[in-house]
Amino acid sequence: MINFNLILLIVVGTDMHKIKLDILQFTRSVQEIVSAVPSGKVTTYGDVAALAGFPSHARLVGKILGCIGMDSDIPCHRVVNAQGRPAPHWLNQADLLRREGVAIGNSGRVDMSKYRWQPLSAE
DNA sequence: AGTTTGACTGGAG
DNA sequence: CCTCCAGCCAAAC
Repeated sequence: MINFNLILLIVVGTDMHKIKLDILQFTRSVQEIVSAVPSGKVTTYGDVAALAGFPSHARLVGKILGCIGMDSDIPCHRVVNAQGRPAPHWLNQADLLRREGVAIGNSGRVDMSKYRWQPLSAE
């Protein structure tokens, strides 16, 4: 993931640390939320942002997930865009999802009405 | 300090 | 189906 901890260390003691702290917290929320998405379901950048308390920060979620990388414990591949499309430049994502039982037709889109994770009804 | 850049979104052609 | 666009907002130039 982004080394926000390092940034925090560098920035501690300055007037910047408040802002960086918020982003650190947002990052933690994102990790927590994405980790909660069960296998066989997907969520969207916008949903994650909203659950983290910042509905207008979908793009920031994308950036954070990209920095986390697919080699982490966090199942970033279960996050697709609101149209059900996997990330364009991440070829393995569709296969990872299919492996979990998420169907992706020749349209290249996930059927969101079927596979979208509903945290409220699920837990 | 101003501009560009996205793993975004929803709507309009 | 596609592309384009405005709105979005932190980060990176």
